[in-house]
Amino acid sequence: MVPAPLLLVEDDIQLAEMLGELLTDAGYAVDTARDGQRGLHLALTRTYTVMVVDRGLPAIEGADLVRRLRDRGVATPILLLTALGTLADRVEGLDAGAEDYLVKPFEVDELLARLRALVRRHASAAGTVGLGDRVLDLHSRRVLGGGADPVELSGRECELLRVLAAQPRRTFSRDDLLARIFPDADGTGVVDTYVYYLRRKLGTGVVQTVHGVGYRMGRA
Amino acid sequence: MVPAPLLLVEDDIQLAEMLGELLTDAGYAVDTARDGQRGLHLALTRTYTVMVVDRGLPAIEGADLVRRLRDRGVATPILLLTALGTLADRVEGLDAGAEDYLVKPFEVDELLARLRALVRRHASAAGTVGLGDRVLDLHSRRVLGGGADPVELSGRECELLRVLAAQPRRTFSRDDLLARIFPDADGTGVVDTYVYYLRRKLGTGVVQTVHGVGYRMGRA
DNA sequence: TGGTCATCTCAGAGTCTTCTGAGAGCGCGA
DNA sequence: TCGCGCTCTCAGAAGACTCTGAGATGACCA
Repeated sequence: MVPAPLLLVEDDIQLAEMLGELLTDAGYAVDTARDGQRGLHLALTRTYTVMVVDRGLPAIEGADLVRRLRDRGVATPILLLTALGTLADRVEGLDAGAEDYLVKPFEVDELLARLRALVRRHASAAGTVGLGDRVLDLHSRRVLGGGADPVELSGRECELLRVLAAQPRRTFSRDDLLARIFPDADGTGVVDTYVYYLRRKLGTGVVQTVHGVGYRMGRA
Repeated sequence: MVPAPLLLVEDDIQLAEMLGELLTDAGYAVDTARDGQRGLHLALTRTYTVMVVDRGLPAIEGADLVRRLRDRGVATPILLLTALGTLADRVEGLDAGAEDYLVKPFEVDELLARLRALVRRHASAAGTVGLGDRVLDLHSRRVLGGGADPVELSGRECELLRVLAAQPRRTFSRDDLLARIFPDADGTGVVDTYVYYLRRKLGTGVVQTVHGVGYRMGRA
């Protein structure tokens, strides 16, 4: 698993260091910005999986930073941190475009759980499906990552891979896959053919045969 | 604005009625299920924009309901309600696949703000683009809504519509569209042809000609 | 009004995608 | 080990998609 790039915007040096270390330990590749201006610049010039932003920032206030990013089309999920716990404050943060909100002081485990939820949700909603070390992008119908060139898939190939990857431990019968993906086909032969196409493009390991039963995702 | 369909899964009749009314007033089209089993069934057979699920449910526990839905590929954002406020409880709910989490008793305004955040975030990330009264779904390459049958688009048609719809007030020159969408084409004639295809499928109004300049989205 | 240029419409060639069917290869039980 | 059925591989037909090019139609200006 490649570490997810995370941007931390926090002006309190002590807190920033503590959080940075903690998040690095949790497997994120952390960039830290000490004020909103730098945070804005980093967020606009690099790509992050998720951002953690303190509300009480010098130069640009946290919720304002979120708004500016959203205005410029940055869709990266953002978790706001705040010392204030009032209702109006929470509502404002969320309406500015933040995905989530955590009131200080907070438990480390909760921060990590919320970040996990944010990342997972964003990936699934953004139209990508995890594939071990690679990723299936449903929009562009391509498989990315794994240190290789992107692989283009046709509509049916993409659909088959999506169904298998959505429940990676489940074995699907040919009839099941046929009903889901090839509604107009005549026999189950199409399924075999498309498994063959996927293996030809992505390597033999992507799809596993369960003899006499059907297919499932390969162990990547 | 069409009301967003919302599924409320809540066993406490009094709370269910109160929330149902409140959410209806807030502009949602609310379906209510009184236990997890019915919630599961409704969530699997209908399409909701967002779901509100109580954790303390008879038959199927709330977090378990979320897990089952996620296993079956339902990506609808879910907000969990709970009486428990413990850390482990919150972490479990989020890791089950819920998008958000609210501890009872909660403020109505906060619930509504969190729902707004959930819906907004999901729509923008889910790969759909607004088209006036219709919606372009980038993943299935279809145009939905407008009281008509879904219209299937080819890859290029979808791409052209996406580019135009992303900046609906801007007029794009043929050269610009050519460079963005038809990188291998020879002359700008392809652009005209695809505008023609879109109009044939979606009606003359979808794309507007700006004589001597190019094309832009039609006023829907 | 007439000329000119832009735009629309559409047929057809080339390519990609989808599905069928058939032979080769393999796994598993007798 | 043998035989049977399951699986893999792949060629090719049918159809969808993409792009070209050309004639018909329409917009704009003198």
